[in-house]
Amino acid sequence: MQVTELADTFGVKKDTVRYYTRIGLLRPSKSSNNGYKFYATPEQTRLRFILSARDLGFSIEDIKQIFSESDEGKTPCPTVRVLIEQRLQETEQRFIEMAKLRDRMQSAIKAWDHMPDKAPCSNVICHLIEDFELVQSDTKKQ
Amino acid sequence: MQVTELADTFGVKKDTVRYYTRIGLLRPSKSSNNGYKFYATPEQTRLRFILSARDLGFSIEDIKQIFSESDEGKTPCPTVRVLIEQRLQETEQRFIEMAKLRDRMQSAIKAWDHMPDKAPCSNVICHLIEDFELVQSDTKKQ
DNA sequence: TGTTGACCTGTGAGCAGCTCACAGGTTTAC
DNA sequence: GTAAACCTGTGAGCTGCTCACAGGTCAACA
Repeated sequence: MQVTELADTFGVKKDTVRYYTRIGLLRPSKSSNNGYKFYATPEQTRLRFILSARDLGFSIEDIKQIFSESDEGKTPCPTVRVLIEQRLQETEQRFIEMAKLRDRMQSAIKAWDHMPDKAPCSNVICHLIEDFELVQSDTKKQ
Repeated sequence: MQVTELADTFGVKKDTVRYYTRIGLLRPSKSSNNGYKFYATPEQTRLRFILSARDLGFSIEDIKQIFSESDEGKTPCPTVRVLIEQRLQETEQRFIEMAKLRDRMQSAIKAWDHMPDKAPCSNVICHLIEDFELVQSDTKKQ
């Protein structure tokens, strides 16, 4: 199997497979006649694993670490358990931040509904944005 | 004001100010004696604006567009209203994705609680991850 | 046998939004 | 005069791809 077939099999882009190869997550052999990269069964297993791990929020670096342990024959499970806890915390943090951002955006849109457009002046660029920020910080103070 | 003072005033890193300068969002004059960049009042207004807009989810490119309109004396408000709707949609999309990811991670952790560690073998790298993926896709089928 | 054209390859560079590293200039204290 | 502290701008790096592109390969057809 070369890159295109592998990519199609797993529903990813060729460039993604090439990227994983470039950074060493996949290690295809080289076809002897044309030098093209050849992905045999173990590499297909690895790619499937990469995609599963990615879906669970593991980073590329995490996956590298998992591979390096399993390549040595060690069980990567304890590492996996630790890593996912970390990634979950980060995800929850970002989730909360994103919820806050969404709320800010929504209340800005609502507030702007009753506000006119204004031309910029020397110390105001867009009063919508600048006034909203004031309202926000006032709200926080209370 | 030079970069350090400006950064401290607004509670951002020097490198962030430098970055905004580098990409043309800030346009300090050059001090004549030592060539250091000098940020006068208008640049302070701009930085404050950048930070407010950033807090509302506008991208750097959005802010550039807003500046280019206000620099021409036009009101950027209509653009701002359009842009924030787009950014809100994107944010909601990412918010939903992140919620799904969080749920997947949480249910993986829960499922793994009752599963042992296993050594890797030729076609299994980490059974926790690979088995969980199977469970997931089974669930979807139903 | 030659040639056209489709397809395939690897690699360099680019994306957002910073952040870091670093060589070298400036300033202050002694 | 000089040493140390601090400041500067700029190049490069980060994540996880994605795109662009020059050039190699191969099947089909004349």
